[in-house]
Amino acid sequence: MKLDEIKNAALKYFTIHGYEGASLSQIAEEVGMKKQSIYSHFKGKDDLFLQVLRNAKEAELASKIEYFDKVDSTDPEKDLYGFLRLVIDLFQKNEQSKFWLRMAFFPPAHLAKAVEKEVIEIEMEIQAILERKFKDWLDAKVIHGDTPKVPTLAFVGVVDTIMISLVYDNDEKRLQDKLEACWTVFWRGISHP
Amino acid sequence: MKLDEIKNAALKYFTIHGYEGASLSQIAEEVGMKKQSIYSHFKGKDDLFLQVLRNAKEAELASKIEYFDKVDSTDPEKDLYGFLRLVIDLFQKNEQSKFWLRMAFFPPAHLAKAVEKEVIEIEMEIQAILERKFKDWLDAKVIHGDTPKVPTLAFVGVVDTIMISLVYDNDEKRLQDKLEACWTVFWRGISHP
DNA sequence: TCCAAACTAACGAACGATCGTCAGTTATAT
DNA sequence: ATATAACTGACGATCGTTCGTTAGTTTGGA
Repeated sequence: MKLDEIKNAALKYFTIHGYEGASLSQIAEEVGMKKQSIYSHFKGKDDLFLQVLRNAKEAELASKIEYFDKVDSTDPEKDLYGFLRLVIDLFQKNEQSKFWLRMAFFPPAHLAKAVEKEVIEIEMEIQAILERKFKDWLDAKVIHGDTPKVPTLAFVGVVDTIMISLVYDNDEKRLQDKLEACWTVFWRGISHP
Repeated sequence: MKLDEIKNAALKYFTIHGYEGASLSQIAEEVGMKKQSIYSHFKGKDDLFLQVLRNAKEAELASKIEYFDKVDSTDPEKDLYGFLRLVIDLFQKNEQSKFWLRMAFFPPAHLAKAVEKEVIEIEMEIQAILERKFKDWLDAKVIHGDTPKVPTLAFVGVVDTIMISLVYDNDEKRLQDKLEACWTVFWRGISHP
């Protein structure tokens, strides 16, 4: 479908150059048509951007929810580390993940409100899932602490760190080192009585 | 000085709209002159950008180095937590810090190489300082672990997390919660035998 | 089954606006 | 008078967008 080709090309250029730096003529050229033809499928640049954004959001959310659905949830060490690996995997082979990260941090100024709404929505949903898991693990005394909020936020922090490393530590070795270091310290911090 | 006013205005617009989204006419208008007048002080947009970038880098590096110079280095709990507070403080009252973060993550594509060079330089310098501190603390057995590299990278991770939170958790409360959570888990992870 | 109508997707041409940049000129201050 | 800094004016390029048109496809009624 030509419509999806346009979205994919837009995704690519938005990710590389940002909203302002990506031009419709470049995007159109990528799919072998003129920029005017984009208007047969989208109302304009903003519309194209927001549709790409929503697609990326859905993909991002779906794969993360799916992970926690299929996990047995009795072994936090395995499940949480597996989630970090999933994040890395998504980011490296999924164009949408990189796009999502960039726009979550630095959205086009005139669409900041709309983007922020989507970002908060997905962030809260993931956090709620994690918090339920941590509560169960705390109750089962397989990890230790006073409240599920602390390990949840700390783990979200580890995820953030990994994503940052994915953006600018182009060195694969350094990413692995950071992952191991953060994970080691985090796990000791929550598993110890 | 008009030259500094231009740099400050440029810093502001680069930070809000990114390199591509910031225009010389906006920047010039901010300081009350025409965009052509900028060429009396800078060779062009790239030159202006790179000068602003280097200023930001120096400010960023200087304040962090200064912190570790004036700290006594015998109490890691106080020193490290204090560093996190410094990062938050810098970010909130220093325009350059936000600019630096944005460009470190998403530099203008045609200047990516030049930006990356500066980013790696500062990153390595801070990391080297931290690693020496952690080595001393490990030797003094005030923290525990096998190698200084692990707590260093983990701490850098905490710093990254805080900066991310500074960018898009506009809620001050949420920032504080994340800081406390990350710090609590991190500190337990490295201080426990 | 056939023809006309409606719809779709792409096009060329052009719009006003803005972009970064350069050349030449004027004003200001030492 | 000399240098610096701001100006006016203009340059080609590109931006997002709109218009009217064309070709191809789908639809609906006779």
